[in-house]
Amino acid sequence: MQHILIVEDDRTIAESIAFILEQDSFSCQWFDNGTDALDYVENNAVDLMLLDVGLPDMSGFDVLRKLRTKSDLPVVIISARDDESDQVLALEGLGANGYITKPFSPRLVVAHVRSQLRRDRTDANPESKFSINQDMQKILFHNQELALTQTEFKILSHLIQHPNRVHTREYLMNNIWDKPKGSDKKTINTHIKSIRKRLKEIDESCDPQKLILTNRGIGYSLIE
Amino acid sequence: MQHILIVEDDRTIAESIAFILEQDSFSCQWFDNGTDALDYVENNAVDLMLLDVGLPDMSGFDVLRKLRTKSDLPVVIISARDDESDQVLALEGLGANGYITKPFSPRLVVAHVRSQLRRDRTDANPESKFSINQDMQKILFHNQELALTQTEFKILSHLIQHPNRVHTREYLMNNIWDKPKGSDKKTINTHIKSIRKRLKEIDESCDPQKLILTNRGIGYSLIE
DNA sequence: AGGCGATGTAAATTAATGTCAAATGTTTTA
DNA sequence: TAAAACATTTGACATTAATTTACATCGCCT
Repeated sequence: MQHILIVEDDRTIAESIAFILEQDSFSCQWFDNGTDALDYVENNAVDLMLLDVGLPDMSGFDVLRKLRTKSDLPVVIISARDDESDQVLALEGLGANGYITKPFSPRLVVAHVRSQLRRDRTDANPESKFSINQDMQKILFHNQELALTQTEFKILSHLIQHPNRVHTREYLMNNIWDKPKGSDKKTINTHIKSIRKRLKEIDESCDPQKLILTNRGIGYSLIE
Repeated sequence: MQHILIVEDDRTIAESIAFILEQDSFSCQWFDNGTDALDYVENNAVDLMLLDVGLPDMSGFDVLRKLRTKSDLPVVIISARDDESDQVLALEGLGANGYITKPFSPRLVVAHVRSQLRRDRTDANPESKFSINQDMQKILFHNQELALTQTEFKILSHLIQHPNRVHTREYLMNNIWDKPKGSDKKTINTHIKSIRKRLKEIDESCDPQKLILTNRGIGYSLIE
């Protein structure tokens, strides 16, 4: 679970942000001043800071400046002033990662937070047992790397990206990898079989036939 | 030098963005439609995309959606509508990294670009076994100097600067050194082989095939 | 039971990569 | 300028891996 630090002197705003973030399964810590927040960051694991510009003890910009002397923690600035030069200063000069102007809906805050934290993502769907690393052309299953061949990768990632629906053999063979038309439809069986085998290698207890379902007479589908 | 892709159908806007980015020593490439832009991204070294929402052939959101099936390239959306729900959709739903609403000053664009690219800097990675001295065109491996040729240097430093990601042969040959298109793809094998040999010369005990990984059917990647 | 698909195994085919050496291109040096 | 030294590219061949095909058998569904 990722931990968000909210630095905001308006209690109402802080609470509404915290509320919606917690609904989105982040954990939050709130400070109403910069000094305490900087202190906290020093000694605690924080994943992102939401930082109001107008604080009682020091400006949010000063907090950011101080923070940046020691840390690259992602910081999203919250400002009451919709002033472009402030934004330029924050993003370019001080090293902020995002900028939101009041008034804003809590959902926008979540969007910014997610956007900043995405790099550490285990791709999109948290329920899924799978995550795809496009950079490395690798698929993780239960966070373990699957040793897949090219074709296996293409098939499985297609199934993952379009789960819960049936893909005909014909479709897979024509669209997923370039096969001369009219080839043996059973080729795909072999690939599916070997994908299933590799799933089993990683999770002995899983039932690969229930993860990748055979839709008799039609094709295959991946179940989430 | 970092390379920015501008996808914007208004020539005036595109040019003013390009102008100021180039002043800030970025290089730019401009497309006025999504299709060409997506095509370009496939085979060229791009560090960030500035993406207008209103394009002639497809919406910027659709471009982003397509892009995200294959790439984690940072994308900053440029929108004429200051609509919060659009922004939420882009940032959270589609995986945009930043959002600018028109009208904006060119400086704000630069600020967003810099803000997004700041974290990409791989220079001082303390974990890395490698360090690059661009001025001297030298690469240290375990603090020992690698005797590399020009081409080897270009390839290896690119791999070091973008570790843990697969680089296709096509990509390397088009972007890392100037090769007439359609050259023999095997040329790169030879260079990789000789880079691996030189790594081995310095650290007899290392396994160069595990440092520079062959991703069969795709290309090569350097593992950190 | 009969048909369809799954599974297992193996062999044949095709493709990608590694390796080496020769050919070509480029720069340095005498 | 010619020779030498080095860098790069190319092609041939070996090696390895991936893909396809084939065939035998098993099991499930109607």
